Amino acid sequence: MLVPMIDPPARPRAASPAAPAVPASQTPQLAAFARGDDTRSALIRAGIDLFGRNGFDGASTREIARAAGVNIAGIAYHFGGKSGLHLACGEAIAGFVAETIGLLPVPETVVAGLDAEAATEAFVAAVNALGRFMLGRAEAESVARFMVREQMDPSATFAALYETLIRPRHEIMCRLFARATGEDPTSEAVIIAVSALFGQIMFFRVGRATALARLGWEVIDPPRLDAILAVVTANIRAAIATRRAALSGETRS
Amino acid sequence: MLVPMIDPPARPRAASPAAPAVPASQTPQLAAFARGDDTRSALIRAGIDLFGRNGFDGASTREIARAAGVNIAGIAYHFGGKSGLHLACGEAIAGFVAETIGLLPVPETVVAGLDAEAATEAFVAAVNALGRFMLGRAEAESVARFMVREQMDPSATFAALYETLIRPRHEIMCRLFARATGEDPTSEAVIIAVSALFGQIMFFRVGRATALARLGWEVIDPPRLDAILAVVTANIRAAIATRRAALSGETRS
DNA sequence: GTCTATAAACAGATAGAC
DNA sequence: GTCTATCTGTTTATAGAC
Repeated sequence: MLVPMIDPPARPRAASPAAPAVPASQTPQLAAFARGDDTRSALIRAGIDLFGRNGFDGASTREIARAAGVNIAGIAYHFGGKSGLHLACGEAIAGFVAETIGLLPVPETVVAGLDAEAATEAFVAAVNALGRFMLGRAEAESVARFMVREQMDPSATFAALYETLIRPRHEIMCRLFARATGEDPTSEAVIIAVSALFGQIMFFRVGRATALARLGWEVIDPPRLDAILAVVTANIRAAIATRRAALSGETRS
Repeated sequence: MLVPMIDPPARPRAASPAAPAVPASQTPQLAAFARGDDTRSALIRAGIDLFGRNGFDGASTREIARAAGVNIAGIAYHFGGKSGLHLACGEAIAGFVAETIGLLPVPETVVAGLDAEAATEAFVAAVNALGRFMLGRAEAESVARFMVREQMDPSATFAALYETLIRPRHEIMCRLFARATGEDPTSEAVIIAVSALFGQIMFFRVGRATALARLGWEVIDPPRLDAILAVVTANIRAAIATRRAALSGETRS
């Protein structure tokens, strides 16, 4: 039955009884963003992890400061308060993801120059890159958790994330998809289809507890990630091919 | 027992946090589960709403008791404490969803008697029913939020939800899908595919902020829900057809 | 069963020494 | 910039009246 249980008896809440031997500033999985070992960077790394894990209300400033190995008062000093730290975490994520996934900039003219097959390949490659980032990279796990939580319960931080990170990438995905199927990239159907196809990836992040339990897995290691992406890629190719065929049949009639 | 569910009159949000003139026990959208106007039921209704909205830590017992229109001490009296109320909310959800969506029981023998087309139709119908429940029904919005939150941060409550609700239904979906494509219903590929295809629905629940912003919508009303399900259904049919074709080609070679 | 009153622990923010 | 100490309000849980 393999039900992943983080904390069987009661919620951890007060968290670790003992002081962490290694401050978060030295954990390798977060070393790639918010670089530096100064107080500010350490707080952002710990904030992304704990805000993502426990939510804005569930993560206490004391907990974050302890994980970062710095003093609590540093949060007020560097960010003005808890909300300021949360916003700074969102901005750091936008920068980190932009650096890691790439994809941008892809000007309209470049997409327009692709034929349907090339656009399909570009779309598939983009979804795979996003999937490998969201599901595979250990240092991105906390980032993904933070972003999903902002999606479900948007704060002022979400607005910044949406404008600088989510919207530009979603628009490019829609342009590639529309080029592959021959549709209007701003049409409702294309935006819905791209969102739905991306949801396939998202399930293994948000519904990971269900996926792992059903598959009898404890983690998603590289070969398992390959298996997931193979299925998702096949579904995307099927959707695009079927959609293009239906559309060309429609215009022929 | 199947309870006739009247379609919800389109209505805004649940009780506002500040000074609710009407206690949650009288709001119609939650009246279908945790029936009764007693303290216990009112607390469960308010708990599902506020735990789902703010998380276990973010929802305070004071807030829940106020929304339920009952005294705070009733939580300790009826459920032993905050954790007990959380678990009771999960159990109430399992019962509610089971009554509403139906689908169970579908014995193995019934699935085995379906041909590929009938299995495809049954699978599509099941995903649509789930989608209409998760995205369309106003009284299920709080239920869906609660379940997604448990997925992301599983507690003891998740174990109960998984065993009594999620796993049985996921298994049936896998049997239907496998029957439609000619695969083994317990194979890794089938479990992954069913999970990924369901993720298409989940995106519009979890990533609703992104979806609404990209589509310029403020809510998902019935025609918009139809548009979403039409796209998702088309993707599912394409995936099944392509998969079945690939498999038969494989066995032929 | 439901209420008031309160206990004990925790939250975020800040003043001021260094 | 970083620290200690503390203020003020809120949290869950409980004791005891009715």
